Amino acid sequence: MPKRISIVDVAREAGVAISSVSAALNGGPGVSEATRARVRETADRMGWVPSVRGRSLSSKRTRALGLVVQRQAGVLEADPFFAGFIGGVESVLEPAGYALLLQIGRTPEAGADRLRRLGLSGAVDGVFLTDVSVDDPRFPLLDHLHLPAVAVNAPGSMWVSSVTQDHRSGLRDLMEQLISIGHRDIAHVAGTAGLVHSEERASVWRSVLESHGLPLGPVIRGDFTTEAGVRAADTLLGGPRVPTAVVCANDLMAIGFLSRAKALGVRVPDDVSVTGFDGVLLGAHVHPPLTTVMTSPVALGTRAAEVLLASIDGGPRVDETIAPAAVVDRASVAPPRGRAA
Amino acid sequence: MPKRISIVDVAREAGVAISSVSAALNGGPGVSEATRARVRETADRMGWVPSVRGRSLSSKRTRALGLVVQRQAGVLEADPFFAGFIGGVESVLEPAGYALLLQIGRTPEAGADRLRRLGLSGAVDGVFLTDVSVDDPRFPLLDHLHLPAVAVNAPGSMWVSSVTQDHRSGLRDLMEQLISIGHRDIAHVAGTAGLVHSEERASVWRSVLESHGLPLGPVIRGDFTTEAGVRAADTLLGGPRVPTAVVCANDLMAIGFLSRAKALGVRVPDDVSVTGFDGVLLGAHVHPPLTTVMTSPVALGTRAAEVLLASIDGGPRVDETIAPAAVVDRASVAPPRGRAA
DNA sequence: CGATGAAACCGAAACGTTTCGGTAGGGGGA
DNA sequence: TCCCCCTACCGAAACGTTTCGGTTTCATCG
Repeated sequence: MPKRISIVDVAREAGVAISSVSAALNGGPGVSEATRARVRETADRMGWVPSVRGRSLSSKRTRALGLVVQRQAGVLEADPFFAGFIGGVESVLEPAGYALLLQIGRTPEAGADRLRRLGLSGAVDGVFLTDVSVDDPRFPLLDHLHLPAVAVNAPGSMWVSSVTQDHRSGLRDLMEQLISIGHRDIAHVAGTAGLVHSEERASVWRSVLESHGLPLGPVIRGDFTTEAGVRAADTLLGGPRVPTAVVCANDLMAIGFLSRAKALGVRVPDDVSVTGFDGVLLGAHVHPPLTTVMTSPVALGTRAAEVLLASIDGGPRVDETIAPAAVVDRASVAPPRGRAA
Repeated sequence: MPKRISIVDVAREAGVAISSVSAALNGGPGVSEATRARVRETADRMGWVPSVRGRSLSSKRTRALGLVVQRQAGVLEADPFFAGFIGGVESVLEPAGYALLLQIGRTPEAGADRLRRLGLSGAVDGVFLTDVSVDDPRFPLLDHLHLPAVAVNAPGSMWVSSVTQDHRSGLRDLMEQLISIGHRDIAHVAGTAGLVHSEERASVWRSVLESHGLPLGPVIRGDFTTEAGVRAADTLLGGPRVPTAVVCANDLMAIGFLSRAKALGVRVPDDVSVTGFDGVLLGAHVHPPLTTVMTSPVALGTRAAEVLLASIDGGPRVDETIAPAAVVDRASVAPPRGRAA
């Protein structure tokens, strides 16, 4: 077992004090360029990489950020958000020398508990908050822990910074478009109750209909899974009065709806128009290709990571916004029957 | 700034030595039950959680496991494997008190480098190896670092433990099925060159055809993306001799193929049968629903985590196997034209 | 030429835990 | 009664870094 080489070995080899090695490698002051170069060369030659254990204990910085995913296992698989988000996060963490600590809390309570331990144990320097609910208990918790955090798609939390993509305008555009081509009977397949993005989408749907003096079509409560979309199709298409358009709170439910509609012999978009939300890759490859609102999880991750790192370095609390989600027109939308454009 | 409470505070409060607090909480010997209970109660009351920083420095254990994902950003999004795998891993790690450190190496070289730093810096106690290539350079690296590891779906690496799901038998069954209903002209849309699971699937396709004395249909080299499936459809369906069945190395490519086939007016399964591999959720909701081989990323993650934890605790090198991937019959397969069952 | 100050470098404390050798105290055997 | 041993507990070293106060060196200026 070859003893792990440490900073003392490098110091001895380079003929300087331990503190000088530290200063040299971290760009600190009080080190001549000649010494710095020599130390750097020695460290490289010996293949020394600072121990994150020693470093984190001493510097009170772990150089790791936490992400506690609060989702049921099933949803995670086809989830369009996290893969992209994590990719974006990593792209800024890597050059900054940070790592991402991932945990999964199957329930909100479990998630909050893991978050608490994460903070108390000092395992991370900051955390990302996703799937924020209204009055999320994690906010006061983080405040209590003095743990830097950034909330994703939950602006103005008053406690922590946030990075948000406007989802309202895109969905509003989509609704207006539907109405402009003649739809009057527009149903909504909603997401999990209590989540801010579920409520937000439902509220846009409602407000646009109201602003046009149109009746509120039926609302089916879903949970963002494909299965929920299937069930919604059963309910909506089997009902007495079939809407001419169905606005789903995400793509997965829309795809489930599409699938079930086809099985029931209901043609999309001829008999009913269907829209999604998110812009998953596969949405372009189902039939008909899904008209949706394209979100940007990667950009969200990138910006969130930047904000969080700045926040750790003592930056002020900020509320950032990235380019809004925009409508992507594909083929699952058409004028209602008997009113062809 | 309320000073972080540490083990000394607990020791003072409980009226015992620091070492006794440690022993009491970690179940060590030399502590009476009465004292243990009192210490535990005191710690709980004060809300003390051991600092992972101090602990990891002292114990030479980080209680974190590393996963370096080597994939281009685009593939990650729709990827059916990682979400499930990570879910499975976490389900084991959480009760064990371990965390998962996630990193993304966009290229194999970058991935190997991140792995190297991860090991040298002592940031993790062990790592998961996925997307293993033949002669993967990470094996000798890990050996050099003395870092426990478990290879996923890459059995018999000689260097490290492995957990594997048999993918061959399922695909073989699928091929036999195709042949038994009359297909003689079977093409293959392969995955990224060099990856063991790409080569494995190609080799099953080849060997089954050979064992039946059938000609090897064309092979299109893909890269596991939906787009590659689209391109494969263009090539295969536009060629002079259209195969009667196309076996894709994964579902995403199969879905891309399906999508493009429909656009070209080629009917599936009437004109051509298409099969996938993986068993992504959405495969059941495309049209026609995709016949595929169902893999189990969650089970793989669960078992891999168990093996890795055991390996860290000094367990022997093992090669585990979980239940093989099995065919899921859906509607994208039918007898070739003019030979209806 | 001596005082002054800055730059370069050093030594040691501190971070919070685990671990290990050591000590007091009490019960049991001879 | 004496000795031994075991249990319960304590104190201090060790882990590998950063940080901070202190010391040397040397050029500059009066």
